[in-house]
Amino acid sequence: MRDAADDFLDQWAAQRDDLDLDAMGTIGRILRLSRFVNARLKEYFAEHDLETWEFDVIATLRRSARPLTPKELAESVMIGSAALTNRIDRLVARGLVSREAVPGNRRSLHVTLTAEGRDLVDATIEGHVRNQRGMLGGLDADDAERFNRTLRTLLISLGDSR
Amino acid sequence: MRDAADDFLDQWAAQRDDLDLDAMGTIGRILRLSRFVNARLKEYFAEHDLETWEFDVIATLRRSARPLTPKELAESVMIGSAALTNRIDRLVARGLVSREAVPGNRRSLHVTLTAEGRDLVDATIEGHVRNQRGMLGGLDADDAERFNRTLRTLLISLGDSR
DNA sequence: GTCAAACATTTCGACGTCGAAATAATGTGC
DNA sequence: GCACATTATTTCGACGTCGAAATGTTTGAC
Repeated sequence: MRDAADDFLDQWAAQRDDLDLDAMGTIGRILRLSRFVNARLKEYFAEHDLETWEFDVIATLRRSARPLTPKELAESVMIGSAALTNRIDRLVARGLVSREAVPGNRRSLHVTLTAEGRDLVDATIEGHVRNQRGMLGGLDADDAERFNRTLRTLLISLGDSR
Repeated sequence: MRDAADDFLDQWAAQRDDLDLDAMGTIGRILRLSRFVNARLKEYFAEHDLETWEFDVIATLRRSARPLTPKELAESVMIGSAALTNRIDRLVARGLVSREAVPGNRRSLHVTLTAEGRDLVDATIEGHVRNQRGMLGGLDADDAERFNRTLRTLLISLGDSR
């Protein structure tokens, strides 16, 4: 069976038979796949009156047990500091997080989950995981594991280490 | 070696040992990988005074040999019609594409590459492909092919058929 | 032929992100 | 202790996308 990238590659082949279509296909598929995945995430969270970015932030706080600074949060979710200020404003307005002073360092602050925020993560995380598993449903255990390992290899080679 | 998702998963495991971390890790990696890939694309095109979205549109026209309507273009690049109108406006202003009437159908139109637009694609495509190949440099031929096939499988199961 | 439904494109207002500048607090060298 | 570079957060203006509404065009039923 064929996906949209196969058509895409055929067209290039007809116009320019000198290009490395394999790499082009793989990169194209990674980007396309991320759009589909994001769409499915958005769909799921919408059922719970959440934006993906909202879950992204509160789930990051939930899993890290301790309060995080805006800087740490911004790095975790891969956005700029300006965007994060905006996100926190909105989450505070919804009562899901609060800004708290950090003792002994007045230029930073702690973003902490409220009880409501924590409950919301815990109420949606199982469904979220089911949704994620559903997206990978087409893969058998072996393929899934190999795929996962290759993703890690690529991420590390692109600088996503720690 | 570990990537950022490994840390991410350890944190979840410490908070909630009842979740399917495998699916979570894979989906998380797909999304993270797409951010890194986009960043590398942006970097490359910036060297040629191009935005990624500009290349995206003109390359779509280049590979499809015939002029496309805005509707076809929007579907190809996965954006809404409103965003596409905006993109075409800017590309017309840069002299890379033009809007032309389609004979016998006044409610549609053809977006066509100018000679300048076509030359620009042809001048940058080889470097673009090299850049893409570079991002996959860490994979041996076997892994690369398996990875590519798995991507196709996932895309098809998520509805990216034709 | 006329009217209504379907279609393609553009316009509009709102939203979220970005990079750069502004503000405020901390750390360092002397 | 005093300047000065550094760090953390917020503010600002610009940009690109979105969904919905508006505009203009075609198709089809009658």
